[in-house]
Amino acid sequence: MMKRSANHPATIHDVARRSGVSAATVSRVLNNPDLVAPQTRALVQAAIAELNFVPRAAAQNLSNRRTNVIGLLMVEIGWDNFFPPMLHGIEKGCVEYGYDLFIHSTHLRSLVPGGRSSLGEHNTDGLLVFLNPISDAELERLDHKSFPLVLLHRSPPAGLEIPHVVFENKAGARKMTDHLIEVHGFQRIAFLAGPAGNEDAYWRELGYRESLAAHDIPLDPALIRLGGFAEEIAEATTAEWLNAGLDAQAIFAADDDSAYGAIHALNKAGKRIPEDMPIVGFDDSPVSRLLSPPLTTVRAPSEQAGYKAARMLAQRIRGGPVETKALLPTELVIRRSCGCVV
Amino acid sequence: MMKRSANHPATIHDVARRSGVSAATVSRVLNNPDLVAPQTRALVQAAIAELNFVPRAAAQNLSNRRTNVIGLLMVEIGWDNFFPPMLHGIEKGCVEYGYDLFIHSTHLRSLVPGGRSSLGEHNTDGLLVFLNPISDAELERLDHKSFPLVLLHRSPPAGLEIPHVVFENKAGARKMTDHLIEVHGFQRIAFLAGPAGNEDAYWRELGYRESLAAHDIPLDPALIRLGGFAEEIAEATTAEWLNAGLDAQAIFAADDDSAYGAIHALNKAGKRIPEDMPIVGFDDSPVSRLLSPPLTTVRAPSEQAGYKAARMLAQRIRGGPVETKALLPTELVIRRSCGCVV
DNA sequence: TTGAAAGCGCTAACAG
DNA sequence: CTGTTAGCGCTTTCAA
Repeated sequence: MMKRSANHPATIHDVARRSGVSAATVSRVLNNPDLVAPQTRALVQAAIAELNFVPRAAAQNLSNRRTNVIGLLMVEIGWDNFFPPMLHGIEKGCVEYGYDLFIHSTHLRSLVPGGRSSLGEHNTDGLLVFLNPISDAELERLDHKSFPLVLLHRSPPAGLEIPHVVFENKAGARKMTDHLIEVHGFQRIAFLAGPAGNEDAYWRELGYRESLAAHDIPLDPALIRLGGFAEEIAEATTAEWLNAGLDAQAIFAADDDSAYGAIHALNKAGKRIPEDMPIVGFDDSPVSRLLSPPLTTVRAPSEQAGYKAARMLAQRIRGGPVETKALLPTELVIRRSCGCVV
Repeated sequence: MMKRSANHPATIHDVARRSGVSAATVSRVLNNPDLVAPQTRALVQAAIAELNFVPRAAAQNLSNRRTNVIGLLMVEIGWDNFFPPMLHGIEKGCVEYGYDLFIHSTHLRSLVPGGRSSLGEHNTDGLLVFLNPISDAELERLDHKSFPLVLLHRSPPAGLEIPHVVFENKAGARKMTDHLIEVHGFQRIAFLAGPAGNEDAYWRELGYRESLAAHDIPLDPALIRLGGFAEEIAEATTAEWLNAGLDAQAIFAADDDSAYGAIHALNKAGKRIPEDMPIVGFDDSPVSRLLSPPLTTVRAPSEQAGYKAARMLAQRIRGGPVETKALLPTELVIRRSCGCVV
């Protein structure tokens, strides 16, 4: 009877036996080839190739006490258009630093009581936390053990100094509102707000409010309603608004996805953009330039955010110094949906 | 001197000591709680909670010889709009079967000589292969070891019987072309083809060709050019076409992303859609319905594809019987960009 | 119902 | 330059 069932993948010992050396030597040609005599090395490498040997990650992790994995914890992966660029950036950063990416979105799956998820200290070297899928308590617990963490699109709970990357949301929204007021002379600007509790949403609305205040335009609460960063929600809200006889000169959607929903509602109601109702968004999702008319919006560098977050995390894992906060600039992108002719 | 630096996460032995039992017993309350006396169990559970103990995945993997991880191997994560729905479906399937998702896209990172990637038998229980990021030889090697594999959007190399999920591409393209010919009476239909070597692209073009043939319309090679399933490529191609005086009554883009590129080129050239040039796509990406005019396209159930693939893989891993091929139906979605009034 | 002991596959001193 | 040895943290017989 053979020692191993034929189908079991080769181990380092199989390689060692095959090449007549010890397991330690095989390990060396894997991790420190120069410590091994060229001829031995060649022998071992041949055996590795013949046996199709790949070191079991679990065994290496166990021995090394690291996993070479970066975990991404995020809310449900939806159809949001800012998601692919962000993920692309994260992937890029991980690859650059030699980490694999472990993704876990919290939809459906129940977190364990402590608000803990399936990604954590037990299977990754560090976590990227997107928005707020885990509890502050869990964040705090991890941070206190100095487990490497980087937050995306949110700042840390009070008292913690977790590195994070966020957009210049307020400045972006302010610039956009200024544009609507100063260039187009609008006074009544409807605002499709993002979801409650979302930081991006909070700061964008603040930028809008500040601009109004700066121009001595009284805030009309009737002009602020929920867009929810979601097409469907924004579409429903806009339709209701229209039915109720919305009295506004323009709509500022807090993100492009909600702008799409509003556009759809406007189209259905037979309103032309921008003649009957100018509309602008925030994010500059890839498709926004394709709409007719192309959407005026604020560019938020999602890919860069992902990339930067991954880099920061990788550096933290390696013990290097890491900036504690990255504020990525936003930029006005004037196209035709606001009424500009470009 | 303490045995462990205070910061090291608790191990099963710490829990055992704390609750005055053996490690084996702790392991039992983790995996087979009923084998442990209720009181002991309670004791252990308390210790687990106090110590914030979570079993190290690597150690479990090593001991169990499985990882509870499903790997997704894909080409570069881009801005393609079909990607989020597909990933959403995959996530859903993984969650349902209790697997974590490991993602690896092959852009940038060099595969090792054998065409092997960082995801494989050594760190996952099975692989979802999207398109063709790894070599046929590697696919064959894995399949021969009966390592669980499921292919997405491609069929297996000749001779292998790897389960796969694909769209009814040919039928979809055929239906669309039929529509253009029969309902709109078009004879000269330009086709923006997908990338060479891509199976979706191949079958879609075949559907187009078959429809022409069925209607006795001679194929004009000048009417087929590369759209590459990519906005930029399609935009450039369409612009060139227009410059060269494209003589067509409509454009059929092999996917929605390339339709977007064509639309952009058309817009720039001052052509109205559909009056001056009707255009249709394939996929029904989420934004297609938002364009003005909304894009007529073929709906390909991307989320379902991802979900189904994940399920099939999970079932294969568990040793259950698995269908060898899932052919997902496609469906005509008539909107206004083809000239229909809906 | 519980504990002791061996083993999963790899790495890292320490000798030689 | 290479082999021996002792873990890494968990699971799983086998006995008691």
